Amino acid sequence: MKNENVRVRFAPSPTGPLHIGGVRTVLYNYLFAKKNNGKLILRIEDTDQNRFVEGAEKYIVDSLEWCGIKFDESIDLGGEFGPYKQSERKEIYEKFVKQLIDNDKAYYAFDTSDELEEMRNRLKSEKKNPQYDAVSRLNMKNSLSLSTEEVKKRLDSGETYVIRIKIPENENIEVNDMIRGKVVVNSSKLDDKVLFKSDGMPTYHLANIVDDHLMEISHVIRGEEWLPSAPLHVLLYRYFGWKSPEFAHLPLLLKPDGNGKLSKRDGDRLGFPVFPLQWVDPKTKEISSGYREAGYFPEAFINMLALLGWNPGTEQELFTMDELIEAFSIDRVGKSGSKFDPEKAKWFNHQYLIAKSDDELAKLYMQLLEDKGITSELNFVKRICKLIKERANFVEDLWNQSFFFFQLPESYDAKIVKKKWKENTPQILIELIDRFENINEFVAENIEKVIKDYLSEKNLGMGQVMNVIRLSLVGSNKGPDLFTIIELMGKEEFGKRIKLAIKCIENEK
RNA sequence: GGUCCGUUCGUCUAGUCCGGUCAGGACGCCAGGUUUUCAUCCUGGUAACAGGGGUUCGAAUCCCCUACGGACUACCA
Repeated sequence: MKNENVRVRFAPSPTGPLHIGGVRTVLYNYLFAKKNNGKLILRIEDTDQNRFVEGAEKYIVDSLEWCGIKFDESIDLGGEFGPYKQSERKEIYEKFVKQLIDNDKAYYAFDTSDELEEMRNRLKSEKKNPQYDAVSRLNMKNSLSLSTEEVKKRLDSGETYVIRIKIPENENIEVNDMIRGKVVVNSSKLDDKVLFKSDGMPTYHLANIVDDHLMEISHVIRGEEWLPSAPLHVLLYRYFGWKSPEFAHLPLLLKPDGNGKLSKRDGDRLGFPVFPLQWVDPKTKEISSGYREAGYFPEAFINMLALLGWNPGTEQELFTMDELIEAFSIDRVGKSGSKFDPEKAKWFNHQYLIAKSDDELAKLYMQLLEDKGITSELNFVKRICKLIKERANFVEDLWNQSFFFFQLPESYDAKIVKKKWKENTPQILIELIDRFENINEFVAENIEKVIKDYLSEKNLGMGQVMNVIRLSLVGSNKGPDLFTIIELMGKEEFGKRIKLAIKCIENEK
């Protein structure tokens, strides 16, 4: 599918934070564009002034930047097809909607909301579909039912009006969808949607067709929730005499439990983020958690999202962005909705974490240590990372696996004390301190040898001694290889902790 | 209610277009192994073609019906 002039767009409305379903939509647009040497355009659809949310636009831009998705044209970047914000394109829509009226493809309507509601109720009680259509429009107040003079009078007197599309009475409209194939809908099931609102702004339906045409969009890749209005859009292209772009309607992202599409609330309810970045509602101050703040690497987040609804047809699961671009094709996007699985998301992050170099990881970990007020040496932290990274899903987990290198045990696990701490334990531990004095090169290998020699000499079992050493150093029975822990702590710290443990535990008795 | 879309292991999915391997992989889960511990890791296992009819020597795959799920149904996008 090598098209010379692929231009796709992501067109969010700034009504709040972008959730992961939206991120996936942009991602697929991006992958499709790059795969075909095309362009990705960001267009802000802010035609609903009532739903404007402070900071939402910035949030969207910041989120996608974090994700590593780059636009070719946008408000910030500019481009030949601007402005890229619909509220700044008002006059354009006005011109085109007039054209529709002149061609008898649209009409003025003066109905109040009460009158509309009355009409819908009436049709419902008659068991008919409550829509403004070829039949019901004749009973309403509009330029098709009213006389020319009456319409002119109302318009001249400044009465508010909307402009509605005139849908043909009975005609099959075909939408060709790249994912679903041909979808046919009869126009009698469509209603005369408002194209132009009484506040002088276009609705989504008009604005998106006009802009997509003017911006030379070749493919419209958007969520499945738009599929029902796609026939309307096809009709509009026809009315304007424009070539319609190709359509691809992406399946929805579903909530992990039960059914239905993933919503904002599911995240907090089930304990995983639904948004790429943390979002603080400007009005309620309510905080919604984000993937970035939860410790996900953007690469892992994107990788996970890419595989939710698309697959390469091979068994490869780990992809860089470039590999995704190379492998991506709309043909391999599934038809059915995908439930989001938080567990697999963690697994992806783990894969990316262990793939990082010790150096890279150590730098990340040092930031975290710094936040805790701990300063340490890069080299030391690097060695710790090497030792424990297999055990962590997130950088944050590194702390739980290695906190004992940076602070003394706060307590000694009572169960282990009871089970392993014998009468002769203090003596054994003290003797080991002495033996360690003779180790010149204090490395795991030598430490292991000294301990093992000591054990066989004294006829003691590994489990008997190792567990209490670990207990003394760490405070519990968890952690990585003990010989390496001892090496990293050093001879002096070892002695100090052993003595401290003996003192504390013996006192408790 | 109406319109449209969808349905393979618990989850993500391969296989469907061009009917023919015990329906394959991954996450999770379970078991065993490794280990001084916990985790990782390794090995193995569990588990699915929504149901019913056709067409056919043969259907997850083609056709029809049913069921279930979802989206949409605003002067929101």
